[in-house]
Amino acid sequence: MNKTASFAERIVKWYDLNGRKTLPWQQQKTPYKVWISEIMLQQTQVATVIPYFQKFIARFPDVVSLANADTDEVLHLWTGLGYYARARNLHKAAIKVRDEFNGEFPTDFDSVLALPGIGRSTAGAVLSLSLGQHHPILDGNVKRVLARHGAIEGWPGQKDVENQLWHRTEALTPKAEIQKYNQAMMDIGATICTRSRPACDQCPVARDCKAQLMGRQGEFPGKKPKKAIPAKEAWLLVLEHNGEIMLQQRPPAGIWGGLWCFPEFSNRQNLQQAAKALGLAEHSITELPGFRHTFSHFHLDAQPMLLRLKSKVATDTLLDQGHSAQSKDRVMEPKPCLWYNLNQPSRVGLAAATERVLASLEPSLTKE
DNA sequence: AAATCGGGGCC
DNA sequence: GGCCCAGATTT
Repeated sequence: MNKTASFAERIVKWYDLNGRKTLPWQQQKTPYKVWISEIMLQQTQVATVIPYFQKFIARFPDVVSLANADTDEVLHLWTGLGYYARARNLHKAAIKVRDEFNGEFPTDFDSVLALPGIGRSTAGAVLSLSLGQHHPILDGNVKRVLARHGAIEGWPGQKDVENQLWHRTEALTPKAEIQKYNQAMMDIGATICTRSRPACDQCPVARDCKAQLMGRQGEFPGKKPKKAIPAKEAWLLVLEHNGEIMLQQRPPAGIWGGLWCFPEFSNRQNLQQAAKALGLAEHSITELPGFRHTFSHFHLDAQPMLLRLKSKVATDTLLDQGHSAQSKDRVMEPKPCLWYNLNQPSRVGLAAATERVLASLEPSLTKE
């Protein structure tokens, strides 16, 4: 009598026939390259990541070159990817590897787990995919496959639901062929067991998938409880002189941490006061097109205001009066500024919204 | 317009 | 240990 193929056997067989094997980070695999790709893939799909990955590896071919770089340049190569804290953690982790592990990416689980930006799933992915170590993984793709296959109710953000999913991935992950198995689980989640309209007819484990058998694929994994999010205004001062734009570096924590951005004010009055304080009261300010940028927990309604200068001014003390009032006792340190040349862009990190305003500026500045 | 994604950090 | 935070893309 034919023994039925196990879950893992069907997954691995699927990998041999259909899995991805030619992605850039799958060539001459090293923990370093797999680590970079896993961090990028946490927030972005494969097709988008590929060019970012190639530029990143070309500039930082190994962990020591990354450690020795300026954070600004790391963020520059991250511009547009989002979640900039991850780029800063990547840089911190590289410095730790350089200083504490002699520049060799660690190969034991606890050391990898202790690096900033790496949790249990990413540590397991890096060591299993690059070195074949036996660790289960549980990224968003695997969560979806397992939640459907086991009809695990509830939102994975809840601790007990996440614990159930970890127990499932531990139980199903095979001793043999760990690289193929883990890669296949991520591939199946990304290409077959998709969030909407899963291709169950192509799935190697559809025949014992509880959600599929019930016709309830759309109900797993459970949805995050949603709540209304507030809107916040940001008035952006776009100071221009001779084709250069003044940018300030944002504080390391919070939104767009460490990125370079226009001075931001909470309302029109504060922006105008700041312009006045610089002795620019007589200059005319023009409204650029406003736009809404949505984050996970609030909307940002941004209104850029263009002020074209005849000569540069000292901008170190340019602050939002509303903000400086909050930190009344502290002496505000001057914020680092740079004049960003639209024709020869500095190699610094910019948020997508900043890039968008800068890009919209090009034509309007060329015509006097 | 809504959903998403893994880990850090704060209480 | 629970809750909040971060950003751009896809559907």
